[in-house]
Amino acid sequence: MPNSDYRSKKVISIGTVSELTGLSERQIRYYETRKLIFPERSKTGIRKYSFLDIERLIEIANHLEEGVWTQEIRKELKRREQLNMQEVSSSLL
Amino acid sequence: MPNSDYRSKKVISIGTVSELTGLSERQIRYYETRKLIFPERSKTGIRKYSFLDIERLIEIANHLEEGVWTQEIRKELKRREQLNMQEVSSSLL
DNA sequence: CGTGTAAGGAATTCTGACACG
DNA sequence: CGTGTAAGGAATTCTGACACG
Repeated sequence: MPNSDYRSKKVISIGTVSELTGLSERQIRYYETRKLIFPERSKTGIRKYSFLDIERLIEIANHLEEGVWTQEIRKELKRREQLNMQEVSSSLL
Repeated sequence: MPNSDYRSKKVISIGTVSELTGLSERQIRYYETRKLIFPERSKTGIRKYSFLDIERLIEIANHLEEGVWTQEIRKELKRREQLNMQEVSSSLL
């Protein structure tokens, strides 16, 4: 029953994401060009985000406030994902 | 930690709900006038739905296909909510 | 580098109504 | 009763660019 996929289902448009995160649409779009966030697109090109994306955006905003560059944030997020991959594969053993 | 509120957070607009449920926007709006579903509104009047609303819409659609009237569906949904209320209050004792 | 803004166009959503039945 | 549709307007989103620094 794929039911708790709600967290990662991309269904929220950018205006709502802006409200939920407190970030401007400009910022949210920019972080995409910096490869920090990966929304889906509707057939007509409208960006769709998940709750997970929103959590991630809030983290990104926190890092930026501390003066961390998007480039560094990207590296850290990548590192973290690799750790998650390891956990998953080891839990499968 | 209000984290699993994702299911009931109203953030999805009607076009996406239509895709996810297979219902037409016309149908979704109509069920609102029949008091079967209660979206929130953005300041500018745009309807916002939750994943829970989507689950509910699918149920409604199933009932309608079976020939049940919206009036009956409304009664049943109300009954069910009252049962839930009872569970909640008794679990608090 | 990260973000604001004005610009013009395309896609989305809204309401009230006519239609069928 | 439940749903489709055309109508006109309002709100949303998109991209590329200029600006500051």
